Amino acid sequence: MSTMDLHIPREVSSLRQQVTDRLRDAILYGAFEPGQKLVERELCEQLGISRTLLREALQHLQAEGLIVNVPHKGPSVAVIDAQEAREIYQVRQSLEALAGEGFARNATDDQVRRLRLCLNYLHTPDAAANMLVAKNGFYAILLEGCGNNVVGQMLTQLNNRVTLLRRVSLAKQGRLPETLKELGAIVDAIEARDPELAGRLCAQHVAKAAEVVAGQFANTTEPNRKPEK
Amino acid sequence: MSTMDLHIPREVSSLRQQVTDRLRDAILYGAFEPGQKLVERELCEQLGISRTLLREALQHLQAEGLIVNVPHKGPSVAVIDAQEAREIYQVRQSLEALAGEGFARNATDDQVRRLRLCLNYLHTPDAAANMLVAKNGFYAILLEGCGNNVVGQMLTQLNNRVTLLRRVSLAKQGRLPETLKELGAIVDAIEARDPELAGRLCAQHVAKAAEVVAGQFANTTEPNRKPEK
DNA sequence: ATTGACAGATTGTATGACAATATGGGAGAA
DNA sequence: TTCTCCCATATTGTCATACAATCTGTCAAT
Repeated sequence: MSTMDLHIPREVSSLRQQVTDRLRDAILYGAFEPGQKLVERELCEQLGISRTLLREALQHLQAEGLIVNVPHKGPSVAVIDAQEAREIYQVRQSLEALAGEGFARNATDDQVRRLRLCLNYLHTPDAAANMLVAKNGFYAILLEGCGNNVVGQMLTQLNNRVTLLRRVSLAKQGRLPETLKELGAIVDAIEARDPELAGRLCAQHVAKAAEVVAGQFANTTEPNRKPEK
Repeated sequence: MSTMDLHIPREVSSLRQQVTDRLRDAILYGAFEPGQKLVERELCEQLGISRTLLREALQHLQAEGLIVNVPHKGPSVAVIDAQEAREIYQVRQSLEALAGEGFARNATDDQVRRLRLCLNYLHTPDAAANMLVAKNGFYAILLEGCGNNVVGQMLTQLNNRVTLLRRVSLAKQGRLPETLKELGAIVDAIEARDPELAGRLCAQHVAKAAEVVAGQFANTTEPNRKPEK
């Protein structure tokens, strides 16, 4: 490389950023149930920060669609219903096709290699333990190499929102072999540098996932769920 | 309609919401230049609110990608460079195709009628005066009727970000006749209830707009722009 | 002209305060 | 008993203030 990168990242600090990230993780990894009310005072104590800071972080997460806020009732974790899930998966289908296509077209050979390695790792029992994290690694490489950061941001947002449907990931466990086969086909198309095929396979992959989610919703129908007081 | 809507919207209040909206409009409609530094104290005075509230609003807009924040240097209006513009238009192309396709498939006859009316209005000299608002009306109907709110949210975000490139809209003025012709073709396809065609035409329309923007960027090349101190 | 240090300005975070609104519970009526 | 109304309490919405951390521009010294 011609010039060395001497940049020192200062963004590691910024307490607010840390708070936002922590809260986001807490929501995504299930520390709070969807629909659960978030009480400011409690969160302040748990995080050891002031209300000022907490409320700024909440605003950020609200803009990301992870929490909703009813005036004078307080924020609560967003709830994804069947309709919204359908819509999200439809959009994901378009965007992941775009990402896959872009990756096959623009990624460096090294990125393609790393994608293949990541896929191999997904086959190991080690990955099966925490599939969520492992699969996120795969997507991270895909989004990094697709040559379009914007699509990455959008997909990350959408992904976070579907992650709120955590019961879904359980259903995915049984589908793991198929999932891996589909991902394998995608990587094959990428290695062959066939953008059109890669994009189509990505779209199909998301479509399959959407079916599973839809089925899950059909089962989990709760005719008259009582809000716990 | 079977049931009357007695809902009284309380969201009209919420000072924070108003502040956020005002700031967003101010940024989008050009009260601030892209890249301009936003000084908290000044904004507080101009808006007549406390720093607490202002900073919450800024967090929200930051999450929307309209402002960026460098720690201890303060927030500033986001700047879109050529690369990012390309990426945004690429994503828009996919999503507007999705919206157009969905509209042709799912919109009510009344919504189709309103879309046609809006297009007719766009031909009047009255609309030419403030094309920005008029065109937003067209998109609002499209997004409302496409049966997918999520794609609406995503496109709104993207649209806001390209609006930061206001010089672009000037370039569009000369392209107005073509624009109207393209929109006309889209509405035709929708009235014919041909989702596949409508989607393709939407994608083409965005692609054309992207070309214009790209050309504009090529002209506006500023080899060594000095940051004004 | 360059370096260095200092003063002022701005942001980052915390605290306390008070008004507005929501919530739960009890007193009283049917 | 059950329902209704009202109130005490809790929580949110917003503000003012304070202080530490950091940036920025200036001015002196070399």
